Amino acid sequence: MNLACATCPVRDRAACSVLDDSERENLARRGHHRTLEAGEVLFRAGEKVNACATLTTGALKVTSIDADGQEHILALVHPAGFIGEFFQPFDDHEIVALTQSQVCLFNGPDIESAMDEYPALARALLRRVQEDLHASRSLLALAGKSDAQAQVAGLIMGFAQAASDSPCHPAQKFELPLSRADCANMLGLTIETVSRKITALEKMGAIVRTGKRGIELVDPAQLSDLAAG
Amino acid sequence: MNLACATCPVRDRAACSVLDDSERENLARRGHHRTLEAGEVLFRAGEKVNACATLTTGALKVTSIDADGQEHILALVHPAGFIGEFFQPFDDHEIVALTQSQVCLFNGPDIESAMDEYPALARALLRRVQEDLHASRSLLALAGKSDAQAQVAGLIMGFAQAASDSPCHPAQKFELPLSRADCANMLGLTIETVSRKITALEKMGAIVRTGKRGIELVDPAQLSDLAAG
DNA sequence: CGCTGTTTTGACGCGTTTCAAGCGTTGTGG
DNA sequence: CCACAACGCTTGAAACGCGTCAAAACAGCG
Repeated sequence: MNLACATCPVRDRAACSVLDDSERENLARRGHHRTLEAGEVLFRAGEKVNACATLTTGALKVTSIDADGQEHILALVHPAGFIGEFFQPFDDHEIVALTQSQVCLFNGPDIESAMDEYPALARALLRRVQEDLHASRSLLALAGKSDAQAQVAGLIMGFAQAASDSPCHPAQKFELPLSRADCANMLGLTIETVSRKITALEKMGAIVRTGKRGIELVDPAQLSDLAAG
Repeated sequence: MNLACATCPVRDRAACSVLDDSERENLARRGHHRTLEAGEVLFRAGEKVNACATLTTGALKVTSIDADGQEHILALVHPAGFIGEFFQPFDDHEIVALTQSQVCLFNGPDIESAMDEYPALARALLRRVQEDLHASRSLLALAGKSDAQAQVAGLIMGFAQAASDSPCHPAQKFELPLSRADCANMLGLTIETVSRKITALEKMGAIVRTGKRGIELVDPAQLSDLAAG
């Protein structure tokens, strides 16, 4: 399917937003859309894919498959996020759709030539990757905590920030984008511990659960305190 | 101190190696050397530094200071490594020298203008940051394991790889670059647990300790198995 | 030699994992 | 239409592993 940048929901946030209309159209001719169902794999571990993508709608997860077959979530990708490693192909990472998602796919060489043609694109990608690096390190700091209560509180705060429109204030009411299994996976805990810690947070009045995945922040300050502790 | 690229030990590995001699000299005029003693801080958390650096000799660590004052190691920087976030300044990261080190310092705006002038530099930095991202995610996968024995084994394997000249084979004999406290910090464990697990590795015949920091790999295969499992 | 900082080792308690059961929802087929 | 399986989430009880506290061995250095 051809790209329709004019109606793209992330047209002014994605990396390609630094291009003007004609440049963007030139790039668009080399890429194409793809729709992923929930659970579908975009890039599989072990494949030597040399391709990259921008997420336009939905959500993805980046996972690594350990030598013992255990899966571990390394990052989440939100709309306007970029996926792709140019210089060493995806060898041990797997990209999986969390919900139905749409991506803008490009071949590696096409993006590389586009970077040569439009230096602003290289800088935009540099910015994106640095943001990813920052997010990865934040998650590392979270997963490294020895207190499970703090980890779960921090994860919920992170999701609240991501769900919010404004960058500084967390959303008061939102849906967890991950199952308990995926939450546990991100933090290196078990499903049961995550479940217990969430109920504990509810019992101490920091949050209220609505439905299976719904979270309402009742006392964000208390949640932050617990995340620090 | 002025830069002396001609004698730089990382002149053909660092990001600036993509420049030719005249371009490099032009860039060198805008930067300067700095020597750091072990434990000295390059960029402090909370400072809004807009600067970046390439490490020429020594080793650095990147740490975050949590809300509760706990320090957490996010990454190690080896020679030819690059430190710097262009678009959002170092707000919560701290860069500390592990040993006596030398860096090549630049102001943020100088590097940004150099990227405009030399598009190849932007691509080289993109490559570096993607490598950092990969390293960060590898560490995340390691820290996320629930088995302390596997974490310590994996960490030692990682150090063995880094200490080796060849990229694929680990060094048989090397010195741990970190104290027990720093090792524990990277993995989210305690000093005592790390110490115990290392002695356990020695007792089961995977490694031999020589001195305080020295490690000799006796059975790398067993070590890999333990790291997986 | 006596100091300080790092590492090792021991004993104990707590927190997380493990194993197991129960519940609500969803989807499928008789 | 209902029974039944499948799935995700919660909750409980017991076992193990790591953290905590404490002390001792060791090396570096004034």
